This record gives sequence, C-alpha cells and structure tokens, in this order.
Amino acid sequence: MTDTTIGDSGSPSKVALRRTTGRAQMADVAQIAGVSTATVSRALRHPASVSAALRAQVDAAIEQLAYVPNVMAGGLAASRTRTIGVIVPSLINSFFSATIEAMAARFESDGYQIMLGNSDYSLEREEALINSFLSWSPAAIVVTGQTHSRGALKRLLGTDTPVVEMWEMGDNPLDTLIGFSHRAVGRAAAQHLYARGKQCIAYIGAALDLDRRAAQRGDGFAEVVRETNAHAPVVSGPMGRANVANGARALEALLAAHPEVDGVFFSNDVLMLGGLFHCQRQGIRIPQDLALIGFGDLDFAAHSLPSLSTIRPPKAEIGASTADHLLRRFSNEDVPPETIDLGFELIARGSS
Amino acid sequence: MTDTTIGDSGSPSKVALRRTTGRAQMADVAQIAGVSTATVSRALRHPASVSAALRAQVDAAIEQLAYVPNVMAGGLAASRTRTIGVIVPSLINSFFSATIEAMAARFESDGYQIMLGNSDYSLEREEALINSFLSWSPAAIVVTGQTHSRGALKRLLGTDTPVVEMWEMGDNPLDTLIGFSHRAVGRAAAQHLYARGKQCIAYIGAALDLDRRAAQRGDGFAEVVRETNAHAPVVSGPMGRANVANGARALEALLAAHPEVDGVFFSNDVLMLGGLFHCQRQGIRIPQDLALIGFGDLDFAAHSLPSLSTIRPPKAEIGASTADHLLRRFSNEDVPPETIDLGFELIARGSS
DNA sequence: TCCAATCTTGCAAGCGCTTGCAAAACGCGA
DNA sequence: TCGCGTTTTGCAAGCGCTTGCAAGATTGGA
Repeated sequence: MTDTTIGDSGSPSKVALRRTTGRAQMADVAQIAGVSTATVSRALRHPASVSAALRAQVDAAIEQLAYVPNVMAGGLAASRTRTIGVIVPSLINSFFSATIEAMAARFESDGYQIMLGNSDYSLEREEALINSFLSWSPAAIVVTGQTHSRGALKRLLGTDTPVVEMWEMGDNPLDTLIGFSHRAVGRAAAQHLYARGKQCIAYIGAALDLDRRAAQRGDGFAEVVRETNAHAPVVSGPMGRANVANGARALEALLAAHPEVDGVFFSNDVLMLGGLFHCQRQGIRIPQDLALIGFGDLDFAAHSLPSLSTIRPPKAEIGASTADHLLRRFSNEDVPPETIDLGFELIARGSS
Repeated sequence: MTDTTIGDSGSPSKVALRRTTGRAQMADVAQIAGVSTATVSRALRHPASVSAALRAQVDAAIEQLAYVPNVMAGGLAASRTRTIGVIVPSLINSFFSATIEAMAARFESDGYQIMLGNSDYSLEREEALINSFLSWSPAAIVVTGQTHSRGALKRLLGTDTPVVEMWEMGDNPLDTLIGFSHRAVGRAAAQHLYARGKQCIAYIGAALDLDRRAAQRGDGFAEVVRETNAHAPVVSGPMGRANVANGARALEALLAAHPEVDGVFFSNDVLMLGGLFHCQRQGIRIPQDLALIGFGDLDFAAHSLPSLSTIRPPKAEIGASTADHLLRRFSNEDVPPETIDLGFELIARGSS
C-alpha cells in the first residue's frame, strides 16, 4: 500500500500510530487519480465544480479501489450526514411499515440512509431517540405525530435540522407537517354508518391512552354521534394492543353491555378482523345485524367474507411526500416549511 | 459560552473558522468538571478506569449541560460505533418486524442503535447495504439468510466486524448463525397433513424465486411427499407477494388444476388467510374437504373460524438471541462464533 | 520513613474527510 | 499577444472525540 502524505507534517520525530481500518481511503483515490483529496471530495459532493476530465479520472480511481467514503469522517468534517432519523411508534403496525418503505425507496436513489427508531408509543422514548439521532448530525428528523415531550420540543426547536411531523394534521406544526385529519376520519366513519341506516353506533379503539391518533378518530366519531343526537357515544377501550384477539374480545364485551349497537367503527382493521371472526362465530349477520367499518385498508379487508369497509389512510403517500419535501429542501436552500393534508378515502364494502 | 482550548495551539495567526454545531461538547464538560477531555472520555467509555470522585464530577457536568457525545467524532477516533447494521428482506413482513423489535429492545439498554436496511429480497441491494453500513464502522452486521452475492461475501469476510446470519440453519456459516431449518418446517407440515389422513397435499408459496427460505420449506415438503410416494408433489408459485389476494387466487388455481388435493401447506399465514376466505366463499369445508396449515403463527391464526393450524417460527427469539450473542461478544473478546438452532413449533388447530 | 509498584490523570497526536482561501489555469475580447 | 474576469485546483486547518504514553499521585511493605 502506498504511503499517504496526509497528516505527516506535524510530528517529524514520533512515528504516527495508525489505528486505521485498512480500507481504501480518499488519499489513495487522490493519488491514483493524480489529484488532491480536495478534488476527490468535490467530485463526490459537488460534481459540477470539477472539470469533466478530472471527474472521470476520479471516478475511475474510485471504481478501481472500490472506494467507499468513511461516513464518520465526512460527517464530522461537514457536521451533517446523509442520514434521516425517522421515529415511529411501532414497527409491527403495518401502517408505518408502508410509510417507511415508500420513504426509504425515495431516499435511497439520492444516497440518503434512514435511521429508524421505535418509540413504542412513549414520548419519553421519543425524546431519547431524538437526542440519540441528533448526535448523528442527520440531514433531517421525521417524527410521528404532533405531540412531544418538553425536552423533545426543546431539542427539535433548538436545531436547524429540518423536522417533519407526519401522520397528523393540526395547528402549529414545528416545521413541516404531512398527514391527514384523524378527527375527520372519525367523523366520516360515523356519518357513513348513519347513512347506512344504523341507529346506535360505537367506536372500538385499542390503547387510546397512548395512541393519540386513534383517540382523535374516536373524538371525531363521538362528535358526529353527539351532533346527530341519536344516543350517547359508545367508546370502548383502551385495552392493549391492536390485535385480532382484542378486537374479538372488545366486540363481545361491547355487545354484551350494549346489545342495541348496530354499527361499529374499529380504530384499526386488525381489530375489525377480530370483530368479523366473532360475528362469524356467533352467527351475527354482517351488515344486517351489525355493520363494521375499520381503518387502514389492510390487505385482507378487500378479500374477506364479507369484504370489510374501511378508511384508507395515505400510508405510502405520506412516506413519498415526506421524502420529496426533504429532498427538495436539501437541494434548495429556500424551500419553506409546508403543511400537506393528503386526505383519506372511505372504501365502502360488504360489511356496511 | 466559555472558550474551548482545544485545537487553538496550531494556528496562532489565523482565526480558527468554526463550523460548529453549537451544542455542548466534551471540552465544555471537561472544563466544568475541572478535568481533561481524556478523563471525560474515559468516564464515559471505561468508567472503571476513573476515580469515583472525578466520575461523579463528570457525571454532574454532563447532566448540567445535557451533554450528548458527538457520535461522528467518537466513531472517527475509535473507528467503531455502537451501531448494529441489520438487513432484512422486507419491513412489511411481520416476521422480521418482530425479530427487529426484540433485538432493538435488547440492544437499547446497552446504548446500541440499530441501523435498518431493507434488501427487498435482492442480493444486489443487500450488497449495497452492506457496503453502506460498513462505512459507518458498525459494531456488528446482521443479515437475513445464508445466501449472499460474491461482493457481499468478500466484504463480510474481509472485515473483522462480527456478522450474524439469522433466520436460517445450514452449513458453513460466515460467522454466527441463529435460526432454524426451513426444510424441517416443510417436512413437519407435510407429515402433519399425512398424519391427519390427507392423501394428496400441496404447497403454495409466494415469490419462491426470491424468498430462499420459502423455497426451502417447499423443498422439505416435497421431500416428504416423494418419500411417502403418495403422489407427485404439487408446488404452486412463484406468484408475487405473500398477501391475502394472492393466497385466495393461488388456492383457486390449485384446486382448479388439481381437484384431488385435500391438504395445503401455505408458505405464509397471510396466504393461508386468503385461502380461508376462498373456502368460506366457495363453501369448501375445512378441514373435512381441505386441510390448511400455514407458517408464521400470525396474530389472526388463533382466532379465525376455524382457527388455523400453523408453524410458529421463533420470531422474537431470533432477535433476542442475536442481541444476546453480540452483547456477550462486545463485552468479552474471546466469545467464539456460534450456530444456534432455535427450532420451531407446529401448532395444530381447527383447520387440519 | 523511604521506595517500588500500582492507579489516575493529562498531553497531544491522530481518525479521514470537508471547505475557505488563494494560487493556477483558462477563456476571450481588444 | 496581453490583460482581466472566471473557473479549477490545491493547501491546510479544522470537525470533536479516543487513546498510547508518560508524568503525577497513592499505596503498601520493609
């Protein structure tokens, strides 16, 4: 391996102690290309500022050495990296998986890497993740929702890193906000059930104490029930995770306590699937005896028997839109914060 | 803010141009604690090597400043970080989500951060992710499966970063291997269907060309069919993603082509759910007319009507075991590579 | 009480890249 | 051919932390 000339100027007496990684580094590329490391760096970061001839030489040397830049060194020097910190409340919840996949796909082509954090619906964990992410000098931070701890707010406001809050829609965004109104979702669900002739409708949501968005959907739902003045709004939950077992159990409990209920809005299609199985088991006719509508438009909803009505959130669109916004912002200084309401779609199927 | 004294020795004439982040840094902590940065660094990395008195002072200063170390600087200096690069073929597939959640939970308490990559079942993308991850000097790399591109193998073998291959079980692991045998899963499923008195059984798998593990399950299944010599093994697929729609469609096509089939093993519970809905729609009695068994033990399998037999892979256990192995290795130089077969469990339910 | 062995600390030289500044090279009209 | 405005390059000083080395502080035994 050739000697590097970097850093040899300082200590003529002592032999430098190299704890190096052994991989090719920029100085090697520079030497082979016959240029300085500055030119290699520019060829990589700002290709337009290097002449075509040298750029070709540099590219060839990079190719030859299979050179991969050391992100730590670059990040330290520039105090910013091509990393996006993304915090979601759950990885298992496929809503967010779809958002992340779409976002990652968009970012990847531009060389940005997503760093994923799972807050597990806890604001404290969100704050810890934000702190941890910031020490990576990310190009941007993406968080789920508009509710944050005091500490998180302070950090987020104290940095000039772009911040995107996603999956909600409301006032006073920290910076950019991309999502839709969960209150409107709840209202739409209630109105839909009434439009189908139902008289006494209820909402079943999991973990409403933790999941603000599920709670907001419940609020919108209850609003319409109150406005219609048909009956007191029935809201069931919290009761742990949004899974099939809890959906079946919650519906069973609901019908036991309120036999008059003839329409149910589930905060999550997975809960509704549990409800569907409960009805199949009990011989409850859908939608005659009981209408069902859910949220998420998960895979199975379109194919069950009966097919399940649901509200489709812009899962992938949120991810794509977030990536687009940030990429625009990275390449152009004066892109302002935006608030983008991507809306949602009510898909009426056999269950209502 | 106090002046830092770091780096001022070099350039007495020119004023240093600081492109600093503005956050508290180690020199600030050192000054407040009345020690050198070396001591602060040691108090953080090797607490035992610092006297209790100074450690307390340092901790107090860190607390006071809400100091968060700059990961880039530390990583550059030490050429290693508390980051684990994890590559999975899909985020939406909840098998891997469960593994990742368990792994992240285990790592988190020790201050390790997971960097997640999605290979989308492509070896090329896996290689690109490995390259990208290595430039972060990760503490370890975790990949899914034992099949890798030449380039990926070269990189993985050329580094002394610990590597864990997970979710498979076979010969010649690169380093540590944690998973179970998919061939054995396929064998168990076939044997179970025969034990239930079925005569002509088939396998339905999605994307068998890409998903090696699903293909291995099919191989094991076909082996038993051949050994039993009951009939030619029927394997259906590839046919795109493992979703409900494809499961229903594949079962319909299978029964059209092979009406004699009386038992089906699905490579994924999601496909099986599609199959269940198809049977409900067609009035096919389960398990009398057709027995169903799947793979994954997803949430809904236990609660459907009928409940669905399935094979439970050690989803969370793989994540926990991987984290445990790596943490042991990080804290103790001479932990050797391991091969851990976590097995699986066949859960017989109403559908078979 | 004195000295060697052991612990604790601080000094300062990197880790590998980015980028402000200035010198060198280039382009073009006169 | 010359002079001046533009590009292109290279120089070298950091970015904020880790850690080998050696000096200073402690400890314990003779």
